[in-house]
Formats: sequence, C-alpha cells, structure tokens
Amino acid sequence: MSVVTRFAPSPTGFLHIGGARTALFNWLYARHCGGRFLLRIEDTDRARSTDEAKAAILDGLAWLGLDWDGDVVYQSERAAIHAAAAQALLDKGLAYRCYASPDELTAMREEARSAGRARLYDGRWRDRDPSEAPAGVDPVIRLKAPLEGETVIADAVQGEVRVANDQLDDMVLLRADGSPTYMLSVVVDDHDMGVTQIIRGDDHLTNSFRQTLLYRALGWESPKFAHIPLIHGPDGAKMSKRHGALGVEAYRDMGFLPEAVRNYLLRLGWSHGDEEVISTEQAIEWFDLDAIGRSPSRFDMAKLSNLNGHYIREAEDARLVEAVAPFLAALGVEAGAVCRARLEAGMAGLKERAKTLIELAESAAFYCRARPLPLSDKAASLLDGEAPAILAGCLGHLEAVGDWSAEPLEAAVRAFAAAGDLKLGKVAQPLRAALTGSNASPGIFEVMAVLGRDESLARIADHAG
RNA sequence: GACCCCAUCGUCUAGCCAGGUCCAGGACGUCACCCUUUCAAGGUGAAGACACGGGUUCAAAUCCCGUUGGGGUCACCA
Repeated sequence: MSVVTRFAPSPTGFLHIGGARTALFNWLYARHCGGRFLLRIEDTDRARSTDEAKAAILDGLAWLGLDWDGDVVYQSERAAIHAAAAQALLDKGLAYRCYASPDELTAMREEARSAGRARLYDGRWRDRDPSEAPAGVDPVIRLKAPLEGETVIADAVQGEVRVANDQLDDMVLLRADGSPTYMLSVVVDDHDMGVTQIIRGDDHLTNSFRQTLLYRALGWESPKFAHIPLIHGPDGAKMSKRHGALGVEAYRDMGFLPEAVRNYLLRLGWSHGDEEVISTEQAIEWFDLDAIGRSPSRFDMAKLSNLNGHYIREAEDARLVEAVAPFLAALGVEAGAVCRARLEAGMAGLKERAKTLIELAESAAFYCRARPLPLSDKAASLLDGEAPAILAGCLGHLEAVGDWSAEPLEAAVRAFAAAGDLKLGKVAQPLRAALTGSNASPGIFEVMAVLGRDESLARIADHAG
C-alpha cells in the first residue's frame, strides 16, 4: 500500500518551528516512500481561525519548499460528513446522547480530580433511556467507549504504548450545536483522505488512544502513528516567543535560508550517523521513522546560524544578490545596477563572512553607498594620526597601477609599504577604513578591484591628507 | 493530582533494539594555536557526558527494577 502522510495545522497562528518540523518529517517520509503528502487545514474552530494565519502557514510551507499533493482540504467544509459518522455510530448503538449540563460536568470533573480518578465524565447518560431527556436541552453525542481492557498503539517512534481503558472517558463527538469535535473530525478526515501514516507532535500521543477507539467503533483500520518529541526552548522549558517559537517567516526575516532551516530542523530529533550537512535530496533518500529520537530537543540558534553560514557560502552569488536586496533596503541602501554589479563581483568575498543575510547586507552595504562613506568608530580611529599621510603616499602608487585588479594592486601597496618601511597592516587598515568605512571587510585588494579605479581612488582621496 | 512519554559532553546527537571492538565517536558552542592586511572561513589541538541507586551477567552506556529530574495529556480547543 502506498504511503500517505498529511500535515494538519489549525490556522490560529503562524507556522511555528515545531509545526514546520512536523511538516518536514511528513513531507520527507512521503517523498522517501514515493507516497503522497497531503495538507489539511483544521479550521473547525471558527472563532480562532483566521485567513491571515492560513496564508502564513501556506507561505511558510512554500518558503520551506514543502509542496503538498492534491488540493488543500478544509476541515470546516466537511462538517456534514463528520456529523454523519457520528449519526452512524448513534444508529449502531456505539454512541449516545448526553444531556449533562455544563454545571454538572464541572462538578463531575472536580469530584473526579479530587478523588484521583482519570475518568472525568462518569457516563451518566450512557445507558439512560432517551425518554428521560430533559426538555429543551440540546444533547451532545458521546462515544460509548469500552469500560475495560486496554488500548495499545504501536508507535513508530515511541514503541508500544498502552493505556487502560478505564482512563478514557466517553468523549464528545458532536457538540450540542451539532458541530463535530476535533477528535471526530481528525479520524474521519484521515480515513477519508487515505492517510496511512500519521506523523505529529508528541503532544498528540494521548489523543491517539481516543482516536484508536473511534477507528474501532467506526470499523476502520487505524493508520500507523509516529509521535515525534517536541522542540523545547534553550532552557528546556516550553518554547516561548523569546527563543524560537516564532513563525518560519520570522526566520526568513532574520536572514536564514530555507535550506538551512530545513537542515537544522531535520537534525533536531533525527539523525543519520554522524551526518550534519544534509541536502534535501540526501534527506529524502535517508529519511526514515526508526531514526527519529525519542527525547525532546532544545532549540539552538547558534547551530542554526552555523548551518546558515554554511549554506550562504554554498549559495550561488547571483541568488545571494537577489536575496540580500531586501535586507539592504532595510538598511536604507537601494540596490541599483552599479550596486548589483559590485555585489555580484564581490559576493565571493562577502559570503564567506556572513552567518545571516542581515550580516551579509551589513557587510555588503559599503559597495553600494555613495561617498562620503559613513565611518564606524573603529574605522574613524584607523584614519587618525599619520593615516592621512600614508594614504596620500599610497595614492600615488595606486594611481600608477595599470591593470586594476587584485594582484597588481597588492603588489603596488606592498611595494609602497616596503619603501616606507611600513608593515603592511599600517597601510592596509587605513585603506580598509577609507574604502569600506569599517575595520572589517573582505580583502582590500579584492575590494578595490570590485569598486573599480575611479571609485577606489576617490574614496581613498577622501581621507588622504 | 491521575495517566503517558523521555533521560549520553552546555546544545544537537552516534552507540542501546541483536551486552564485550566505548577509560564513549561526530557536530555546534567555548578556549588555545596556526594561517593572515582586518573580520570571517579554513586547519590543528584542548576542556567537556553515559542522572542516581540496585540488580542480571565473566562483562552493562547498552537488559531489568526503583528513585530523581524533565516533558506531555487530562474541554461541547485543536
């Protein structure tokens, strides 16, 4: 049987990092198996679902490069089908109407809690005759769950997990207003969509027992489960917005490349020996459920950054010029034609030094700024003292260079330094400050070559005295 | 509180299922050195872990039990 996986987010917020990993694992597993990866939007909570959130999720998946098969399924559109399933259960005597009031439920729950019982609903309408129904009360429909025995799920990650059925009470299938609950909707949808393998967060593990009961009542074969451990914040506690529980678009805005995020997320909870840098093609070939770890992991921005630096260095220069443009714009630098040409020429030296596109933009901006260049504090101090005189002297040597490329330029500056008995750094650092406005940059001979003769000489002259 | 899950360097992890080849390997981070016109990148090296306690065994990071710690779930939310 062909594998079918799905990602089923509820559109109540952005695609956060944990959801992104869940989607990635589902996508990888489907691609690995040559199966299908489906997308279902669980928008049955009308009050909390928004179109913005839905768009954010779709955008996030697209940015990560996770494409789904077929049309997006909207759970809200299937309410009638869900209700029909509940009705079928009712007809077969596998579900029943419950007229308990909210107050009764609260009281029951409190009593069960204080008595240390797990079953919160006591099943008071389970075997009651319908004729006893109070007038004017719309009932909910509950599943008639088994009272004894145990429910076992064979989880691909967690192994065999079992729970006694007396821990599970009769869950609500249909609300008083006739709308289906999550538990019913998920089971019916997964079944109808032909899902064979559910891969989702560990927080759903206990739901699986109830869902298994539902599958059984409906007479359907249960899909396989794989509950992946959750991602925690750096402090081991739940992810908060301060450290990682952001939407994937936040990572995009922080200057991370999608392949870096993908690679990082992949290695969080999954491994293939000592492999660290894994291409998506390789991941599809290697990915399997049995290599998913069982323990939760912590989100580590430093490792993501390191990986991002790797992928930036590996990226095509032209792509980076495109990608860095919005970040330059955020710095108030417009990437015009001259700028782009310089960036492309200088990208090899630039990308070595950046861990994010923001850093790349910051270090690339000098190529695009017009004179006079803004100077950092450190650059300003490099231009103090005897620096103007040195620059003035160097300028003469530079003007004589015919072939304006890195090697002859280096030769000229070295010759100038040697003639004046100066260490190379004595000349190079002021040059760097004058050319880039900074004390840190790509090699200055490369910078001069990229900037071109006129611009380079002008920038140096600005500070020569 | 009840139920369920988890437990190797600071972090991600390999090893565990099929005990010996592990005084535990890799990566990130940290530190040092090298390279060097700066900053990176790169290279070399260092510090750094089997949560604890019992058992089983000739032998345990690996199997079993307990403890402790962490996490998850307990809605007419999803």
